[in-house]
Amino acid sequence: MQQEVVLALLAKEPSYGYQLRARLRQALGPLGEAMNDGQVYVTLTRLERAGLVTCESAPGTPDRPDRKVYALTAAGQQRVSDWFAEVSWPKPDLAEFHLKLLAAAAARLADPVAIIDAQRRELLRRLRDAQRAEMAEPAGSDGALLLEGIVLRLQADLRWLEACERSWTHRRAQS
Amino acid sequence: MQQEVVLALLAKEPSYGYQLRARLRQALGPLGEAMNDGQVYVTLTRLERAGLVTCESAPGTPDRPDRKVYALTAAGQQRVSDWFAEVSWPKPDLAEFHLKLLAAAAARLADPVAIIDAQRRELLRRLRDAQRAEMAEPAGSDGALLLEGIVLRLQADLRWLEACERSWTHRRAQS
DNA sequence: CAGCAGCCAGATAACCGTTATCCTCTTGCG
DNA sequence: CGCAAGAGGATAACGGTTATCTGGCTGCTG
Repeated sequence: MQQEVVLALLAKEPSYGYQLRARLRQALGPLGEAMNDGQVYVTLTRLERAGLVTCESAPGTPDRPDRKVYALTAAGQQRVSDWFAEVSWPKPDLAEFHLKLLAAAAARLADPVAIIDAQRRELLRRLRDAQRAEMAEPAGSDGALLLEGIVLRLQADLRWLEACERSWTHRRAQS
Repeated sequence: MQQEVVLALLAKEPSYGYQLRARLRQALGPLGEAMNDGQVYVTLTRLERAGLVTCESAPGTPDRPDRKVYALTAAGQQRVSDWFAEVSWPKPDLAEFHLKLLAAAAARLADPVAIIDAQRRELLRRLRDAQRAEMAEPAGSDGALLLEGIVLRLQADLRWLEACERSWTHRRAQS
C-alpha cells in the first residue's frame, strides 16, 4: 500500500531516503505532516529484502554523510506497472462507528444520540479546518485538490450522521 | 480499534468467541462477510493479556465442546466508557490515490486520466452493488443504515474523481 | 572561536490488524 | 458406518504505525 508509492517514486529516478521523504511531503501538501518519517526507511529495507529494489552506497559530497541510493529492479518495475493497472479504494470504515452506536445502546452505557452529536461537532470542526487549509493552498495545486476530496468526504459523512440521528431518535421514541 | 468493539459487546454480557463473531456479523449486515473470523480470538487473547477481560472455561452442555467465556474486568469497563466518550473518525486515505496519479505522471508509465477513468468505473460498480444491497436489506435495519453511509461516501468520492479529472486533463493540455 | 540547537540520514523495536492455515469436536445425512 | 459441514479455537507470517535512538553536519550566538 505504501510500498507501491515508494516504488513509483523510484520509478521516476533512483533516490535515497531523505529525498523520498521530501518528495512525498511536497506531493501531499499540508497532509504530509501526518506521514511518519521513519516509515520510508522501513519500507525501503523491506523492498530490498523482497528484491524489488537494489541499494548502492554513494559517498555523495565530502561534506555530506554517505547515503544509500536505491533503484528499481526489473521485478520492481513490473510491480509499479501492475499498481498503475489496478483499481482499489479505501474500505468503508464507517462500520466502527456503527458498531459503537449499537454497543452503546445494547450496554446502556451511553446515549447513541449523544454520541452522534459529539461526532458531528468533531466532524464540523474538521470540515472547517480542511476548508481553511484548502483556502491557504494555492488554487489548483496538488494539495488543494487533495483537500477538496477530504472536504467532500466529510460532507458525505455529515449527511450520514444526520441519517443516523434520525434512525436512533426514532428507535429511542419507540422503546 | 477493534478491541473496543469486542469490549463493548462483552459489556452487554459475557460471551465466548463464536457468539461474539455471530453478533458482529449480525450487527454489520452484509458487510460482516468482510470481517475476519480469526481476529476475534486474537483480540480476545490480547485483551486478556492486557487485563481488560478475564477468561473462564465453561463445560457448557455435555454435547457441545468446552468454550471459554470472557467477561469484562473493572479496567475493561473503564475502557468501554472512555471509548463511548471519545470522538474519532477514519483517516482520509485519499492520499494514496492522489500519490498514484502524481507518480504515474512523473514516471510517464501510465496516463493519469486513464487511471481516473478506471477508478470511476470501479466506484460506479461498487455504488451499484451497495445500492442493490441496500434495497435487499429491510428498510430501517442496521445493515441498511450502514449501507446508506457507504453510498453517500462513494458518491462523494465520485465527485472528487471528477474534480481530479478536470485538473489532470487541464495539466495534460498545458504540458 | 566554542558551544549548542537543529536538521539530515538511518536504524530498531513494540504493537496492532489482516490473512491464511490448522486443529478438534460435533451434527447431519446417505 | 463414513463423511461433509460447521462450531470453537489457535497459530504464524506479513505490513503499517509509532516512538525512540544514533551520529554527523549545519548554522547561529555569545
